[in-house]
Amino acid sequence: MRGIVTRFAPSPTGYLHIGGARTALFNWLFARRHGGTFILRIEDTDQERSTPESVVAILEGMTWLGMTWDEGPYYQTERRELYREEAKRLLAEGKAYRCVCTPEELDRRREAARAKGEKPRYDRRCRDLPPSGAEGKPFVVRFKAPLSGTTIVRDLLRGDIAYENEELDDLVLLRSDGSPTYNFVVVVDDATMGITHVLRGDDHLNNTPKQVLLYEALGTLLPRFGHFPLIHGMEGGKLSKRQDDVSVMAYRDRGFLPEAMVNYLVRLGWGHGDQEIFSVEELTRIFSLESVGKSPSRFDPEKLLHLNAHYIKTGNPERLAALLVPFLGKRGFDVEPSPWLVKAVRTFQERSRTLEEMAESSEFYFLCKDPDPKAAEKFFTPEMAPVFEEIAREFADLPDFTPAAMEPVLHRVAEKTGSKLGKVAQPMRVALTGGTVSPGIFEVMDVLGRDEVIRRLSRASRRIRGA
RNA sequence: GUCCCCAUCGUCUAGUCCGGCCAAGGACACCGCCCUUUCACGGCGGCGACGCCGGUUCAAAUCCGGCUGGGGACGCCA
Repeated sequence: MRGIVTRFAPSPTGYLHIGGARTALFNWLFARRHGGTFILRIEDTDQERSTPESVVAILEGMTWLGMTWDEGPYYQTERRELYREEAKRLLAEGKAYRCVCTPEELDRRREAARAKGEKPRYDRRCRDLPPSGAEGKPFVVRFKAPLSGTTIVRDLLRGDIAYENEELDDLVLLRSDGSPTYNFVVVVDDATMGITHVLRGDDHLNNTPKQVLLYEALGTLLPRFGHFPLIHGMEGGKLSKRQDDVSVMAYRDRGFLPEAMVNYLVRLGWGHGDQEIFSVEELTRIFSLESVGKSPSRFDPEKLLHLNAHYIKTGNPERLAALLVPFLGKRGFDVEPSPWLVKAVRTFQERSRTLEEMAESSEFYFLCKDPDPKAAEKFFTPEMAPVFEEIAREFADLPDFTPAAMEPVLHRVAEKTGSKLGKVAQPMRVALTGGTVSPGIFEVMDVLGRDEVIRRLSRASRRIRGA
């Protein structure tokens, strides 16, 4: 007995998206919370659309978010014999039948049913066909679902949901090429893998009664089910790749931290009083299905940004520096993590919402940018040239080039010209960073270092003097 | 169309199970003010919701029914 066993079973037809990631997260947290087992299973029964690249992308996304699986990844393509055996058994037991209707015919009938305002589903015309009737023709294997009665789905989040069996359909178990379909493999796999809790999106709720019937036909124990609401895009409705940013890895590439992503995702549909910030470690202790909401939630990039800013602000600067390196590289700065870089990072932790923003705004640390034209016009006035020169001279004579030592210099110079610190600080900022927005001027100088500061001040004064 | 699910600020949510503690709390966003060498951070304040109608009850965001609205599913996709 392994206690609780959950699984995440994505189909490898694209990258790991926001919705899938949250499904995985809930399953993972639930297993961790109860000391259970979390299984990763790749549902690659759709030969047409499954790709090995997608598998890699999904594993990469899981790993980035820190979700470790205890078993798998299992691949359904490697378990085909099992499904075939089970289908054969159902056929032999009269719980399934061969259907020779062609996809085209089915399409036509579905359309006709829809036109008449009926529920489009299989009319079961092959259900009682003698085995000889399928002779020589391609066939699919269908499940012989009961025609009457009621099937109850016991859902952990929603309670009991009753379905009239006459509403249900005769599912295709095996396609005409012999490959199994989703609704079949999911039941066979969940049963044979001993999954105790099937936690998945709401979009599977209506499949569940059919699956329950299948479990019964197979003679296996039923897992517990829990269907949580879908995540909607900002426009409402299912997240769409078209109008919503849904790839998890795209967020990494834009400078989001995995802990921010996890924190955001878990709060979409789950709450714990008024608390907003959760570490992964804490989540694995307190996550509970009872606190998962029943109504759908919208994906709000603004709030994710806010959380990311929080984790950057409070994050370990050494780690952030290392994570920042590739973003700097993208902008053409070939830097290595170093104590100096860490110091630079510290000056931006409180003013960056993403690593990408940090890389962008910290560019001036790596090259002496030309001043922004408007800023230069406003702050590089003729009287600033001698001020810059004097400050440079005094800096050169300072025994230690520390913020504590620099500060009196600026105050003295400011007083001499009868102005406040701001009058000097802002032009200095333009001279040193090229713009009017930056970390505190003393912090900036501390990172830049004495030589570079003097160099940039001289450059600015030369510029003012028109040299 | 049929079936299923859902319904508290613009958004994420607390409260709903066990009606009174809720003239509904927190967070994001937005708007002010304060702090301040810029920008941020931070602090303070503001804006802002129980979808509607009925019922039960001394009392309903909380229980019941209907309506409306939103979403999902109806594949040889998963």
